[in-house]
Amino acid sequence: MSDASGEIGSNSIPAGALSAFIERIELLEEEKQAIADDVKEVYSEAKGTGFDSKVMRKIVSLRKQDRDTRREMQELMKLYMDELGMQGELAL
Amino acid sequence: MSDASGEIGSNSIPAGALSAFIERIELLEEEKQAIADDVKEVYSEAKGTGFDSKVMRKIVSLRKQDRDTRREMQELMKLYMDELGMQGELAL
Amino acid sequence: MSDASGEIGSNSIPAGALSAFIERIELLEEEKQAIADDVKEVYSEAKGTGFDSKVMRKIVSLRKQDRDTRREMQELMKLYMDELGMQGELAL
Amino acid sequence: MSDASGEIGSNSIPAGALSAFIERIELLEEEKQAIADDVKEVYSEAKGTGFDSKVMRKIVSLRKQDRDTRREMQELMKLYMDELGMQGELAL
DNA sequence: TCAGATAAAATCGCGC
DNA sequence: GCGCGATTTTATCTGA
Repeated sequence: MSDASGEIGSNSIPAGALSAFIERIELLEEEKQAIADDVKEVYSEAKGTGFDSKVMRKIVSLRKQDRDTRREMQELMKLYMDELGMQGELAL
Repeated sequence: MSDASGEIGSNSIPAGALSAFIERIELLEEEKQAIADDVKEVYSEAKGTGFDSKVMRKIVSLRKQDRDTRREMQELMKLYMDELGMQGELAL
Repeated sequence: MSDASGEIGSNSIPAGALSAFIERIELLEEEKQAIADDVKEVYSEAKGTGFDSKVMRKIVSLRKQDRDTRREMQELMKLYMDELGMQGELAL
Repeated sequence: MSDASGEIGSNSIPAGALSAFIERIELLEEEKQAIADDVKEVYSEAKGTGFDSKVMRKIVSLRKQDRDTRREMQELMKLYMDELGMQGELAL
């Protein structure tokens, strides 16, 4: 028999392995969904306190863009420095 | 002054409250992203074991559809039974 | 007969209308593809002149992000002003 | 100095050349975006006439696949004929 | 119902 | 040539 799992007709890939991966993924997706629901709840709660969720979403999005831009500028900087053979130097 | 925060020019909505909501949301989004990354890792790991991630995604998606369909059927069934005054009976 | 196109068996939607839409879309997609090819050519040409296309793409992307951020900030500003009942005023 | 631009510290690559490339790309991207917007408009218009845009997208995609397949078959055919020394014959 | 945001999937360009 | 990352396209979802 070609693998230790003991399945009949298995061709070197353990039959249960796929299930295991799928289940891990589904579990993670479930957690992700739970958090997404939490986010919605916070927006709801904020709206109940008088905030406009549209405005809030815009703010959150802008702050994220800002973080992303900073990160990308770092990356561009790194590209430049690699280009100029300054790898590792001036590691700020 | 209408709220305890003491901000000048505030119009009945505590200024710090918005920040608090934003921060809670950003924290949750961060956690969500972390889980999304975990999912990608599992797909990667599965690929390394010889599974095709495209196929796996299809499986996950189909199983999700299936769960959703079942749930909807349950709800529909419940609706019918309520309609027919059969609440609680046949709790199959 | 229910529509002016004169097709037999048509059910109120002119049979040729779909084709017309599809063709307009396909024409536009073709033009879009031609431009995308032009863009690639420019990157190629720049690379031939000694520029790193990865760096160039990053620059283009950052400049786009910048424009997007400015636009969104305008939108946020507009949301705030609507909120405060200042629509149209100070149309700067 | 190795180039006419006169920049100090330039290392053989004209400094303005990068800007020129970037600008050409951004101009093209703008045109591309304009066409993409046109496409969306056509889908919208079609929807207003009663067509399902999801179905239309599927049709467009299938027709594209079809064209690609035909083109590939032509190329394959040409390859075979070259192989067999039948260039130019049967220019069907 | 509708647009606009979000996520998922497919595609493409690059370096190894 | 293949994986990896980035971009683009498609589909789903949510809020107005």
